[in-house]
Amino acid sequence: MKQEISQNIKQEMEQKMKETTEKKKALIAMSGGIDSSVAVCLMKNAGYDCMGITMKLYDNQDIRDDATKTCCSVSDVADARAVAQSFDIPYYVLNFSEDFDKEVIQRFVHTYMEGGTPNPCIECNRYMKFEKLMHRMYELGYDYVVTGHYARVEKDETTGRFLLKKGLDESKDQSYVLYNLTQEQLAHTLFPLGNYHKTEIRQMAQDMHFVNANKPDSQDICFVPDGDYASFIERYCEKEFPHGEFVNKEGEVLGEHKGLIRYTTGQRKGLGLSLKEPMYVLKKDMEKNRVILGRNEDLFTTTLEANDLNWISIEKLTEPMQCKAKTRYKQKEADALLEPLEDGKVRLTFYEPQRAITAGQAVVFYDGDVVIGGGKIL
RNA sequence: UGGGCUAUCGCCAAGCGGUAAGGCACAGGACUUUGACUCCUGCAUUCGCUGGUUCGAAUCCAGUUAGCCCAG
Repeated sequence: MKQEISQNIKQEMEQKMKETTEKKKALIAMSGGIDSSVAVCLMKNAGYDCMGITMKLYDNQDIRDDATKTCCSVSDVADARAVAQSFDIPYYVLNFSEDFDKEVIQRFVHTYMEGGTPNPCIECNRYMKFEKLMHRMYELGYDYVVTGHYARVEKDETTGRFLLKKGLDESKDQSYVLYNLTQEQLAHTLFPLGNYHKTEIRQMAQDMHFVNANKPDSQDICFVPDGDYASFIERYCEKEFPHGEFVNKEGEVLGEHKGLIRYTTGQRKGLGLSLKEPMYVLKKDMEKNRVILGRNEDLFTTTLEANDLNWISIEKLTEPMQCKAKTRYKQKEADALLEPLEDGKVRLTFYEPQRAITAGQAVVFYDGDVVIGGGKIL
């Protein structure tokens, strides 16, 4: 039974991959997890000349070998290497820790210091996997960067543009964290998992007896070992952020906060306040070093502005258009009106109020399965 | 110093003689390639203290302590 399924999957996959196969050399970014491991299998079976790469992104190799979290720990490298060996492809660990510090960690810290809430995974994709690693791909004479993301790349024959589309498995779709991909990057990117469901991928990993077949796919911020990102920032900056006041909308002081970086819009837990009802972070007042609290219903708003935009399905936004959009990774898209503003900015107006639209996070615009583009929420 | 009121988990708060609701906070887990949100689980053998009445008291009585409010 399992073998039949596996057989069907393989045939299906080979067919799908051959449709887009023109060039042959694929550089596969292997994290040591299930997804990128199966990606190797898919690429190999599709006839590509493959090489596996694990990007070493930060030091402290020993902080993450508990196997419960995933991303470049010692055991992850071992797993990736084992998988690469089993497919008889070359495998290397490349040290990108300096670039990672500059492109991802510093941006992460900086955004928090400005009062925003960053999404480091998006920056990591943008600057590391599809910039630094892709440069390396060119240097090595390879044609594609391949990752285990659940997303699809297609070429729109009518416009000639490469499209980024949602993964077929909507529950695992990762197009949101890839909205920064440029046309050139998309032209050299393959996402072999895009046409599969997670359950199929997991099954394939088990059928092939990958050492990591049963790894959980959960992951927090990979460079913050204990999940305490605020302490990480304080250690990184070698400074502490001053405590200040919690106030309500009327300005009444409700208590003392432990430094602005520890809070984000919509947050409920960790305030340490016992009030009559649950209170949520409405916004942060950087000048007064205050956190304004309110009720959940106060968090719903309809408009946002964004900058630092990247357009995928269109050249650029010149006039208002209808779209669907989401303001965080795990969220269903909602109908909205997208309008261009001065300075390359954009305004988005939702028809239904959205909860806790947060500065620093990404907003991504969709037309059905297709990513129109995205930007950073101001 | 008289008179009155109140004392229940870190905070708020049900309970009114039948064997300690709930909310907030907190902890752990689930979810998750971000932060959050959400969900699940846990969280007072004990009701300021001491006696008494009752088969049985946080609930009634007495005393005691503390805080609050009026009088002075």
